[in-house]
Amino acid sequence: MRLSRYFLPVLKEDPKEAQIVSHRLMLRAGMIKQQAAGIYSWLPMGFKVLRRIEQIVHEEQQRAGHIPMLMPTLQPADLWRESGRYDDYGEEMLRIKDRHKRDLLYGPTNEEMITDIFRSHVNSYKDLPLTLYHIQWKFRDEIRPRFGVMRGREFLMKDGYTFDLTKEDALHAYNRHLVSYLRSYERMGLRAIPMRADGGPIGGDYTHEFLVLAETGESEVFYDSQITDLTFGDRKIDYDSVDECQAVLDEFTSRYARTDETHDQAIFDQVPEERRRTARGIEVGQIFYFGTKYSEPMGATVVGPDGQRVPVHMGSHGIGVSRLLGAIIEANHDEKGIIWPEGVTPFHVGIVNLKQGDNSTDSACEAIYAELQARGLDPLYDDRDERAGAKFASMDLIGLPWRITVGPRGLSANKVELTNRRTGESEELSPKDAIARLAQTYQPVLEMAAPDR
RNA sequence: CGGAGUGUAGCGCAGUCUGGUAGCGCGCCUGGUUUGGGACCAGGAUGUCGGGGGUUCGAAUCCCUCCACUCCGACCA
Repeated sequence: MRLSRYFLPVLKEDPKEAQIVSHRLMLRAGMIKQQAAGIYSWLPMGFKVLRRIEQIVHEEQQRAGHIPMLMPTLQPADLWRESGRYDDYGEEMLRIKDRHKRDLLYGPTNEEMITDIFRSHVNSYKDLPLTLYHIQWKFRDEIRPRFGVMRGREFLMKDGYTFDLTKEDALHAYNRHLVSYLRSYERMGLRAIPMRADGGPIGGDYTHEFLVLAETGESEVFYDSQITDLTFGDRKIDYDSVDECQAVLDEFTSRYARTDETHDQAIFDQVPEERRRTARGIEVGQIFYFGTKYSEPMGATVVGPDGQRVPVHMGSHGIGVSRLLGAIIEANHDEKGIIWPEGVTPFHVGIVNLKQGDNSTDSACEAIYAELQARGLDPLYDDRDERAGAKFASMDLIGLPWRITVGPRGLSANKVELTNRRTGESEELSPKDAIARLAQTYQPVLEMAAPDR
């Protein structure tokens, strides 16, 4: 993309409504615009990152064998009366009447609807296990939306639902989700710690929340410092293997890690003192097993091998896709702006032309731009007629992980500058070597996107 | 919902107490000089002063009312 033809309305000054760093930076970097309390437009660059995150979630879900679909945002109230949640959910649920005075609601989640779909079409245990998911906008009429996209009223969420014949099978589905979530967050450059959680209105005995440590997090968390040494890495997992998935769950939940909701000081005190940590965290996902809580009242049953009709065991699993942008920025920024992890960056590299209009720098930039694209990379070329300082400031603000700086001085020696946004380190390389370096750097990121099953 | 605030140009703000021609910085437009970390000079454009009602010769300013947004608290992907 050529910046002169893009729409990137960056702000020099901090908008006054933004109190926390991710909200401030998203507004300043021209990613979002607030339209009402907790409701945002996603401007092109914000939208691009949102799509990248969404794409990673899709890829990892499908890698785990989960099936994508799409349910509507508006739902009939009757479905929720069946489960009893129409009254239970309270003011947070946005209720709407259509022209025929029928009660509708803007879905805050989809357990009822997916259960309805399931009971309409599935009758035999032979069709299990089944995991369906979608990524769709949700609305929860929060009393007090704040922190930009981290606590919006309208938000994009991946929610998946598992259907199994037995509790044992359902717990495997639970574990499988934990594994796929660990992978997803790592690809986004995040360390998200599974913590024992509270069921909340969705309910359930088995549930973990995934938290990203950040000063501005809304939850207080307590953990054994050993937990942050664990990484999923590039290990291969057979998602159908009960033992492999269970082993990952055991590994990642064996150390003490809880939010204030479930914190137990007596157990925490058994962790050696030097490893005890108290911090704040942002919740970016949650997994639940809730048994037959919905299948029983709503009649989601299958005929088992013995000919008896039994309610299915269900679980639901969510990732806050739009919230993740905020969480990623909270965990990856400095005083100059955002620092995107390579897995989610809106553009892989920025090209800064220091002397726009000069034939040699212009043509060098064009050649680099074309070659990067030919290598499957997505560069942002700052071809605006601006001074160097302004271009650098914009690049630092929007936070692309790499920058190629092209000026007449270096070019006379066939050199450009390759700069790492995070470390600030620069290297003088020939254009050819700089491109090769970037292609190599991004190879794992591009390969990850290729499904391996 | 309780408490505290804010609403004036695209953004950040002053002006409101004490009524009298609506301002500053940034951004934007034009011209010139500049050009490796948010340049400089000159000129220019941009306002239902959140909406409605009232008081007054006269309202951004005083009164009434409605709305929106922000922050603190209880709730939450």
